[in-house]
Amino acid sequence: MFDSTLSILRSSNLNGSHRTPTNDLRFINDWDAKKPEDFGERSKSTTTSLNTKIGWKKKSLIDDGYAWRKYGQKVILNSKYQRNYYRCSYKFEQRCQATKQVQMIDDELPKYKIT
DNA sequence: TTAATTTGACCCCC
DNA sequence: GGGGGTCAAATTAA
Repeated sequence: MFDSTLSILRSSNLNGSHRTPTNDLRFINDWDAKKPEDFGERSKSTTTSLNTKIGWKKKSLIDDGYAWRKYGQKVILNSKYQRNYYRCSYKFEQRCQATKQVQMIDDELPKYKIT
């Protein structure tokens, strides 16, 4: 976490007051309780040994240096899971135009595609 | 009471 | 018309 903080600070210095994303994916934010259906789960059950073992209910994803705010969720054709849409929390304050898409593609691992 | 999330509506493009 | 991306009112969380 210390390294991660340094990494964020360094990237900020390179670019004035704007935060830039770090590609350091070693640190993971709070993977705390959140409704599993947010990620397109089919079954409502959260009591299966698989689900509790993995602990895959999550609110915030990988900390990439940005603060993301969810603004949409869609069912995607030919995909078991829904796609979640995020934009930068400071879209207006910091002119941050970035958006991000997160979609679970495998629940056994679990595995997500983040665009 | 403010900020974030949820979710149906809306828009654009093929 | 349907799929995917975004908006925004209602709802929920802090």
